Amino acid sequence: MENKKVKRSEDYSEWYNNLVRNADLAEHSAVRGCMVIKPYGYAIWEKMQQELDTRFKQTGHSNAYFPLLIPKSFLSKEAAHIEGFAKECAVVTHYRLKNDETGKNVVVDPEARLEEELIIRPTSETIIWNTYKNWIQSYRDLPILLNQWANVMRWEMRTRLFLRTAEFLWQEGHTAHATSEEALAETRQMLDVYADFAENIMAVPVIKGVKSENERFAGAIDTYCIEGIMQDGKALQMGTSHFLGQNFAKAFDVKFATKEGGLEYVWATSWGVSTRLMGALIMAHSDDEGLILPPRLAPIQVVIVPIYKNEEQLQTISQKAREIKKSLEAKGISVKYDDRDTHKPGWKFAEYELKGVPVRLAMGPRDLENGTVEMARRDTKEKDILEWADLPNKIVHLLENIQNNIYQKALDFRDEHVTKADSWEEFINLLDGKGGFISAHWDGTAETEEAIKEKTKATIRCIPLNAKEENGTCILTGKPSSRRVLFARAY
RNA sequence: CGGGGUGUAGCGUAGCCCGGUAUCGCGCCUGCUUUGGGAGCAGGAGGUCGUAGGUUCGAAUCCUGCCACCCCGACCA
Repeated sequence: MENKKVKRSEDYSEWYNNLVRNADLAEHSAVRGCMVIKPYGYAIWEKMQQELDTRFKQTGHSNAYFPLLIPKSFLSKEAAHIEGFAKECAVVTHYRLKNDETGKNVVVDPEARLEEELIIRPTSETIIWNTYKNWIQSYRDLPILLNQWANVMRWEMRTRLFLRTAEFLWQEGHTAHATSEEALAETRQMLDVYADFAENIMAVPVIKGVKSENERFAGAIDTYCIEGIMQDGKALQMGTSHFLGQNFAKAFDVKFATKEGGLEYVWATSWGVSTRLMGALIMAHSDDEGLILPPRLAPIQVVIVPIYKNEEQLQTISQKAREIKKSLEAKGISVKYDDRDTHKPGWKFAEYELKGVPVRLAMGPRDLENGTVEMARRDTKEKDILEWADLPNKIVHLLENIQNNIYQKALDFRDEHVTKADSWEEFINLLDGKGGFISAHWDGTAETEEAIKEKTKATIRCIPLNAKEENGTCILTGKPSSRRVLFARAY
């Protein structure tokens, strides 16, 4: 386990890669650009799934599942959609293999070519709207509020564990509505769900906003997003919620009979978050010692490590430790008692710090005598001696405290990294200096955004929903602008 | 797909220029001593040197093709 240690401040990418590997979260697979999510990483993802799923159900959604493969013709029905995804699609062309002449190698059987190629879904709007066509005839069939947990594939040029892999896991919600207002309300509602999840569960503060035309989802009228900031000052898009208007209904000819007897196209939304959130979680909180997990997502919230010199000591300590474990579990806390004799306490301490376990309790002969445990919290690295009395309540409060502290720390960092710029020079200096979000005026044209991207690699992350009306002049062109937008270099 | 770099044991590496069957650390196994912050000593196992060819008496080393990964671009949740 002695791996090359790279500090966060020295090389952020390498620090990130090492952390993902050393904390046992994920690794590259044999398949180009694809990732193996290891049990510990997957356990965190499962916690995320549970929290999200609960929120989806609370807002009236159900889960369903649609096929992995999409006929090529479906994808091309919506012009902007195919335009956006065509360059990164994996295509299935054959359905059979056979042995070659030597009998040693397996080759694609040229006889088994598909009449129509199938696309491995990069997203499921097309296959779902093709299905919705059959489901919707009347206003009585609406709304349809579905979510799908699935994998998708986008053949990315450059990949990065969790942040951008060729195949990734996500959820995609796809809803159908009778009115524009209802669909728009759904879009905004799900954005709020994402923001709530990011801030209260992941402890990552986000800015809610709407995307500029350039950054909009292929096929959407409007793309809403939550944007987070990472510790290296780069922005990360953490989730999107799209108002699709009637684009997909028109592409797939999905009409419904209105109450008044008319025939209208259905209104649509789609929204998704992916395993990219794992990347956000890692980059927003972790330090040189490893991962820092917010208690609400930690698969293990409390670990108890015994310290002992001989078997008898271990026996006595274990008895008390198991008692404590039980009492904590009764409060809904997930506890691991690590009495493995194969590793020493110091090794375990380092290991659980690397894995981001929020609270560590160490118990040795001294504690047994005094009726105490040594508590060490991961977020601040502070240690304290706690008496056994009322321990479960103390830990409950401690975990809440850690959750809040992690969030507050990330919030302070975020707030420090949203800076106004009123001149091009200021803008450049901020980008190359402290990074983060730069709040600046923009003339509203795609050309200007493109030009800024060209010059600086910074893009408009979003137009914040809470942006105030304010007259100013575009940072690049000097043309008039009515509100500030957020620029940043992003993942 | 363009530019640069790297591939040697589970991980990290030396050796490559100047050809002679692979170095060191961590990890792993065994034993003893240890256990309040990644233990010490002794012994041991583990390698088609990314891959396919070529040059050579002989290739980790030289040459060519291919593959993979990393970094920088383009692309992107």
